[in-house]
Amino acid sequence: MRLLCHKTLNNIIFFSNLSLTPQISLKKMDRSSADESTTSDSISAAVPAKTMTKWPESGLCRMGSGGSVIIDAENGVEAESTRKLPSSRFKGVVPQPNGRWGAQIYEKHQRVWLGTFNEEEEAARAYDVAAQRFRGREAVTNFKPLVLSSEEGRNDDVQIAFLNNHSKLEIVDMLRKHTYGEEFGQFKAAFGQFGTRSLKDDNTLDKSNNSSTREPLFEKAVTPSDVGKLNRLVIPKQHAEKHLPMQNAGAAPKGILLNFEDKTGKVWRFRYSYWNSSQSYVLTKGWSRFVKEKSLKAGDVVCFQRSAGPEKQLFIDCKTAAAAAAGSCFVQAQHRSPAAQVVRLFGVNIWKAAGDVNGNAGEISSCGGVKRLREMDLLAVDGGKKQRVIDAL
DNA sequence: CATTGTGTTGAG
DNA sequence: TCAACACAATGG
Repeated sequence: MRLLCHKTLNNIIFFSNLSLTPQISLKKMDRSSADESTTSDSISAAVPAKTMTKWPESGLCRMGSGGSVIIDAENGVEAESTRKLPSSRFKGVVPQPNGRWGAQIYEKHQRVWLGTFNEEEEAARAYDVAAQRFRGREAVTNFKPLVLSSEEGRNDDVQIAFLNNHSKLEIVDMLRKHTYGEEFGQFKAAFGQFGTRSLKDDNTLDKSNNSSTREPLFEKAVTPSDVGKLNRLVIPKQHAEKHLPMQNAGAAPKGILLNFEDKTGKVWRFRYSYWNSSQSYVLTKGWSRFVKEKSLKAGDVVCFQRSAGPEKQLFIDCKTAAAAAAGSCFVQAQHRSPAAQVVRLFGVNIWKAAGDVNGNAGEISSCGGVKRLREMDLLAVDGGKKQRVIDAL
């Protein structure tokens, strides 16, 4: 029964009282301010100021709350030199003491931090992405209400697909690391290969067919340096060039990001690049975390597979040296990943299972008496730090 | 030491 | 749900 949001934010005030039914697919008609959209891709892309006409200087100033509201007086130009931070004109964007901008979104009474950014507008776009992922297409965003016209419309679907195929945690992680643009770009490129038909109704990728056809690519017994401090795995050249072609080495001097799924359904992201210095192909960023979590020791074997379908989804697994000597690749003992399968924590899927590509995986929820488990603690990707919660499982 | 981003409050 | 504020935790 509550009619929500009267946001005086953008000019999107309209529907302040659409009844409760969420599915009342209201068409927002404020397309006017929306045209910006075009490249829904990278967050980092600068935005033509045209979009945010209206109200920056419109004297109208919204002060959330909490703070000591001491405006009124003399505009406040100097007095605030040290004190008050300039509030952002963007939703979900909050100033940082050092002049940078933070982005945050709320869900289930909890704040989800989306990272800090140099540009206010960058933060705003981060919020937009999160809003899309958390609240769906109709989410109120700073820039694009998404859903643009005709030919770009397809691009939009891709964006939705990308979001739906990553857990909230993953998306948040990308935002915090500022890799969203890059990863989405890659996805978009890959997407072109198999087109819209691989999209299911809900815009998630249809992986139904390739799950059965997993084709082994190659294995490597890791060397001491592969599991050492170098934080990289050397991919034997022959295998690299045969199975993991660097699409356009020229356009990607810094390598590309590859996603691998392990037996538990957990997704690992590694940077794959070519090192001229050593004339070798390597997995770098993200690798050390894999080594750590899998407790990889020199001599252990990592196996790479991929689905046969057009999607070419990649998989990675490992086995101990002993297991390798014993036989086939797929006998990896679960002793290394105690929390096999989906990690279901407090009734919530933290990691999507191999079969569950659905967007609802990785829900950040705070059901029950569970007091805020800090979301990012559950994130495995190379954030480095916090990991305890997942380890504890 | 600089910064992040969490704790927390109060308005909407 | 949201942003303002304060500051502990964090990590280089």
